[in-house]
Amino acid sequence: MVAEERNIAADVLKAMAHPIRLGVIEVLADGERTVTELYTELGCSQSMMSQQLKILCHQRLISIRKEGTQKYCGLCNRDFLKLFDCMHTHLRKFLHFKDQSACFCDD
Amino acid sequence: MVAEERNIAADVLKAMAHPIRLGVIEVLADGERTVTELYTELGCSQSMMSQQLKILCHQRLISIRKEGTQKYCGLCNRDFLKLFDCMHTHLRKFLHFKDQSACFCDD
DNA sequence: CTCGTGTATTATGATATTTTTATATTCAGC
DNA sequence: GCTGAATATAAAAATATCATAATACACGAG
Repeated sequence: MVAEERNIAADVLKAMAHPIRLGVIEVLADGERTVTELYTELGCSQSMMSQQLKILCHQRLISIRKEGTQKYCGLCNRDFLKLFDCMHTHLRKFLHFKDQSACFCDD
Repeated sequence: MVAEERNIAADVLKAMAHPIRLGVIEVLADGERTVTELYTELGCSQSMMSQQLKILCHQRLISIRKEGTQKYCGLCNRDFLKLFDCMHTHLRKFLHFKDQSACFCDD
């Protein structure tokens, strides 16, 4: 990966690196959802959700399709769902390390 | 994933979501490196690298081993290297979409 | 046309991240 | 004990992100 690609990749990752946005991706893995369904299910305000969806859309992580007065959101790239598996494993290890301070971080 | 896990996962992703930190992970995929080797290879200041390494270490993405006056960094979790494959594919698609504005984002 | 529902935008303050500069620490070799 | 190389920390300014509140827009039903 060259430097310029790393800049773009960092932006894509940054778009995922937020609890609500991760939640959106996770929920959409199960299939399309309305904006209202998303903010209801994830427990945030409508405004908040609208802004987060825009960020995800910008990085082409989700696509948005208009149908009448509503918008349906879906995943653009199911490939990234692998990340949740990695993350689950990592969280187990991470919490494990945290307990035992088995890592050479000084805190 | 429950809400609390998503908070932690977001922090881990945030730690990866930076050009230099992505670079570090990519370089370390090839094997251990000294701090000096890292900031030389990635073209940033020593201070910058030290701070970025701390962030990666905090999230247990890398481990740091002291040997004399130097420190050797290595990957904690090669599992996340999958991410680079996903990302490569995504960048191809992303740039493609960008050209054709084939996504329903309104900008 | 107007009303209600679904969604987007804007503004704002609080907080966090980024980057640089300067200084400190640590340790091996002499 | 000094010196120099490797690394860490602190402080500060610029910028970005987060979250909320208020308002605007779009559109179908009646």
